[in-house]
Amino acid sequence: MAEIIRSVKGTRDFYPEDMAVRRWMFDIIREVSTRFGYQEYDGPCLEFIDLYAAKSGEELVKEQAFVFSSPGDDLLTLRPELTPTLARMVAQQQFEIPMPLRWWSIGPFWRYEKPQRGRTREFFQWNIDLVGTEKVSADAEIVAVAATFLQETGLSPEQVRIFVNNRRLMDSALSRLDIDETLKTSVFRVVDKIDKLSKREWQAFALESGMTQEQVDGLLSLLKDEDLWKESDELVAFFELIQSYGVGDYVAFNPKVIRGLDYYTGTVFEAFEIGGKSRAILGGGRYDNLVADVGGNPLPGVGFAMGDVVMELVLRDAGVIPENLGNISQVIVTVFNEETLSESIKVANTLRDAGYRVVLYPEFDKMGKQFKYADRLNIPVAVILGPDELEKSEVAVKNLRTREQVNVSREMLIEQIEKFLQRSP
RNA sequence: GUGCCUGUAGCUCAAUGGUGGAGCGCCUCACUGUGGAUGAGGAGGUCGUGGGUUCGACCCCCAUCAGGCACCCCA
Repeated sequence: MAEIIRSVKGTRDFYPEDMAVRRWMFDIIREVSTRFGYQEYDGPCLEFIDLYAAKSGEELVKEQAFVFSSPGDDLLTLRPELTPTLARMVAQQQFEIPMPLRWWSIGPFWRYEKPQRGRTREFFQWNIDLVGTEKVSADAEIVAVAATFLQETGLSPEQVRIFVNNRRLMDSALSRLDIDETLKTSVFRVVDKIDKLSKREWQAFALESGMTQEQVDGLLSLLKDEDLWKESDELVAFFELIQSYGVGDYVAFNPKVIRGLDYYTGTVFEAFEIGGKSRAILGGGRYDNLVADVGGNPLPGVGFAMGDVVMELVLRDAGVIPENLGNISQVIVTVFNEETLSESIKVANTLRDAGYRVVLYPEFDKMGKQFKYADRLNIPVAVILGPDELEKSEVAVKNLRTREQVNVSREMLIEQIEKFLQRSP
C-alpha cells in the first residue's frame, strides 16, 4: 500500500463516531447558550497579528500563535483566541449594538503547543460573553450558564465544580499583608502555583518572588480561609444570586483561583474536575476594558472560554456520553436484482418522505450480505422487495433485532416499520 | 526548550541473537430469498528509515524520522 500522507501534528480526525460525540456536546452548548438569550456570532479564523499584539499575553502571540505571511506580504495569524476579535467587532459598532450584549460562539482555534493528552494544536473553543454591564448579577448569570452546561451534560456537582474568587478581594487582602502593588502580579503567580508545587518548593518559589517569610505565612493562611468571601460584598451578592439560579451545588468559593491573565478585574472563576486529575475545564471572569485596547471606549463585561479537548476527556471519564449517538439509519431497503431496483428506490423514497433515515443497498448482492451490511451499520429494520412480494404487491419487513418478519401491503408499510422501531429505536 | 516511553499485518499487540505470530477485521465457501453464531479455507509484512556490531539482527549499539506521555508554559 502506498504511504498515506500523515495528518498535521496536533490536529484530529473526526470519524463519524467522534463527530457524533462532538455534535452532541456542541448541541448542548448551543441549547444552553440560546436558552439564556445569547446570540451566536463568529469572526474570521485569520487575523492580522497586530490584533493580538496589543492585548493578549506576549507569550501567546510570540510563542504559540501560527503566524505566517500571506502572498500579499501581510503578517497573518490563525486566531489563538476569540476575545480580541470580539473586542474589535464590538468597537466597530459600539453605538449600534443594544447593550448589554449577550453573544456566544464556538469555532476552531490554533496554538502551536506540544501536543499531549488534553492538548492539541487545533481545538474548538466555546466563548460566551455578557458585555456592557458591571453588575454582579451579570457575573452570576455567566457562571450559571457554565454550571447549567455542566449539569446538562450529565456531570454531577461531585464530579465537577466551578471555583470562584474575586480579584478585588484578593487585592485588598494582599494589601493587608503589606504586599506592594508592584509585587502583586508575581504574588498572583505564586498563588496560582500552590497546588502544582510541593510545600517546600512552593515556599521557596514564594520567597524567590520577593515576599518575606511573614508575608508567605500570611498568604498561606489567607488561602486556607474558606470564609474570606464574606468580606467581599460582591461575592456575598454573587453567591446569593447563584443559589437563585438553582445551580449553587456546582459553585464554590476558592481563594486559590486567580487566573494568569492581567485583564481580569473582579470575579474570576475556573471549573475543575473533582478528584481524578482535577483538570481545568473552563475559565473566565470579569474584565472592565474590553474594547479599550482596540481603540473604543472601555466597556465592562464578563465571560468565559471552554476548550473541547479537556471537556471531552472529562465527559468520557465520567461516563456521561450517551451510547449510539449519531444519525444511525433506521431502515435498509434491500435490492433483489436489477428488475426490482426501481421498486426498491420508490419504497425508499416513500419512507424518506415520511421522515425516516433510509439506506438503499447499492448492489444486487445476496440477501445474507445485505443483512450483514445492515448489522454492521446497526440498522434495526430491513425492507425486502423480491419477485414474490412484488407479485402480491406486498413488502416484507424484518426486525433485525428480533428476527421477526412479516409481509404487509404497501399501505401498511409505514405502520409496520413504526411498530418495529418503537420496540428497538 | 527538557526528560521518559513506543514504532512489527487494515486495527490491537506477541515473538531468549538462529526460517516473523496471535486476536479482531477483511475475502471465499458450507448457505443460489435471510444477517450477528459456528466451522473450513484465503489474501494481507521492505519488522519506521539509514548506518554499525555479529557467522547470523525484529531483538544489541548509534543516528534520524514519526507518535505518545510527563515537565516548562498556558487556558
